[in-house]
Amino acid sequence: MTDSREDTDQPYCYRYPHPAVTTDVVLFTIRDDALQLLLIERGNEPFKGSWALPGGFVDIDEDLDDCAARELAEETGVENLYLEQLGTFGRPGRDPRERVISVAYLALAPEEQLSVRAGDDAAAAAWFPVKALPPLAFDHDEVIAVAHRRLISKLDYSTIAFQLLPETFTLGELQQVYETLVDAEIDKRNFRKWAQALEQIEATGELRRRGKHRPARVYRLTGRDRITYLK
Amino acid sequence: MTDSREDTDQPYCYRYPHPAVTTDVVLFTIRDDALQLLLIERGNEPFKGSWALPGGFVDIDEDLDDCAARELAEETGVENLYLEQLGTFGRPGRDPRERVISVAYLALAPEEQLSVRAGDDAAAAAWFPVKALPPLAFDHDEVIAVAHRRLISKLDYSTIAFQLLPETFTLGELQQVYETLVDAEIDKRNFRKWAQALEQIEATGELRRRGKHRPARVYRLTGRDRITYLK
DNA sequence: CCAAAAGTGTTCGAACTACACCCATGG
DNA sequence: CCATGGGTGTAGTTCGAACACTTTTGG
Repeated sequence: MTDSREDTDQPYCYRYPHPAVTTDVVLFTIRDDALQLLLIERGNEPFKGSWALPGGFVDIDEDLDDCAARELAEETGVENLYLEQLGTFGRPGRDPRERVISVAYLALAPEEQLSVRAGDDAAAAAWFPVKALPPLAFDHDEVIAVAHRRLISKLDYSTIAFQLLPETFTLGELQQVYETLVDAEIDKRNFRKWAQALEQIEATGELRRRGKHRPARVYRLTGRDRITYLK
Repeated sequence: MTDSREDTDQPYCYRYPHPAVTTDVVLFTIRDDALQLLLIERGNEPFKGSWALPGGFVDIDEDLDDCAARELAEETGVENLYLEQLGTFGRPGRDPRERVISVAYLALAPEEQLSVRAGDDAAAAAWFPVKALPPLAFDHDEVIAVAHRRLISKLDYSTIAFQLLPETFTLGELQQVYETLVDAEIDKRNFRKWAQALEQIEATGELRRRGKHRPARVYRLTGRDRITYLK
């Protein structure tokens, strides 16, 4: 990698060795009442044919957040989703090609806003339930584990879960999201009391009729903030 | 930076431009009943003469955590302190020399264990109260702000503050640490009740006599864990 | 009229807050 | 003996957990 000064393919030279830097994105959504995340099938070596997180190299003049958003847009066709930096993974040897340091991001979006299509260097893109992941390239299993823990623990003290819902939603839908995330049933009355006490949602006044039962009130988030921290 | 292929000073060449990667460490301690952090005076350009976080470039085969620990050991002469990854700062232009992406760490240690001496490329190393920081190099003011927020918010749901105390301590000392961190007085009885209920500390059986008053019971942490998360 | 989700209050225990006095020591 | 920090309990309030029935609609 570093012994090819004569090779005009490698015109970027430094006094000391430099690692490559990538961003990888763990994009969660809820599909079929299960927490799922987006993976791409690698079209190139290393790990060709394995599944991996969407991501790629940071352009030399590109901010890290922008890189994550760009890579995601290239993979999912979606912009303007929730994105937060998760942590940086840089164990030597995690990429067999060269030293690669990866800044991981946690992303959330409602299923409705996602239209996934395979990008250039991906053979395929697909959703997998967090509970049934395929073998993964690099250390992406570790990255996903950290992302999942972070998401779950943020439920307790933030409104992060609202990022998994579209702009308007019913309290039933909200509860389903929480139940999926914590993988347990929640008492309906307590949940609704809690949700209203947040002072983060307001009724739109509309009703949503879906199926043969009483219509539900429709809510939206009050603030423009992506997420707010509680108490 | 990248146009010097003929220069044997720059023997490390790549197909695409690579950023440099550093670690920077925000090391907090409590001195004189104030939360203070370690800064070094830069001996070289850029920002020569300004104060900056201790840190430096990641060796090409070095893990990120190891790099942070090494840089810190070089500056403070202390090993085995609490270190957690804080976040990665990579805005283009944050370093005027070249693209530098910095993985920031939060470190904590009791004053007793620190013997700070200026390292090689630092003109001086010194402690500054968080409330009275000098002008800082790069985006280090931002990094410190993030570190401080993280420390304060972790007080609520972890035992991170114990990392600011030596192995044995009295409840009075523990309370002083918390009062310094939250910058407020805490009710003594409630605090002690809370501390005991944690089930994280045990009396050593010894008494500590300091000054003209009743001796205090000495405690230590029960677990070997650095920090535990509460509830 | 039946199935299905929407909607709604009360009671109990646990956890947190506020608050004041005696104790042991050094000087 | 006095100044200083060490050490202790109780009452009131707030917050979360458990728990069952009526309402409205579509078919």
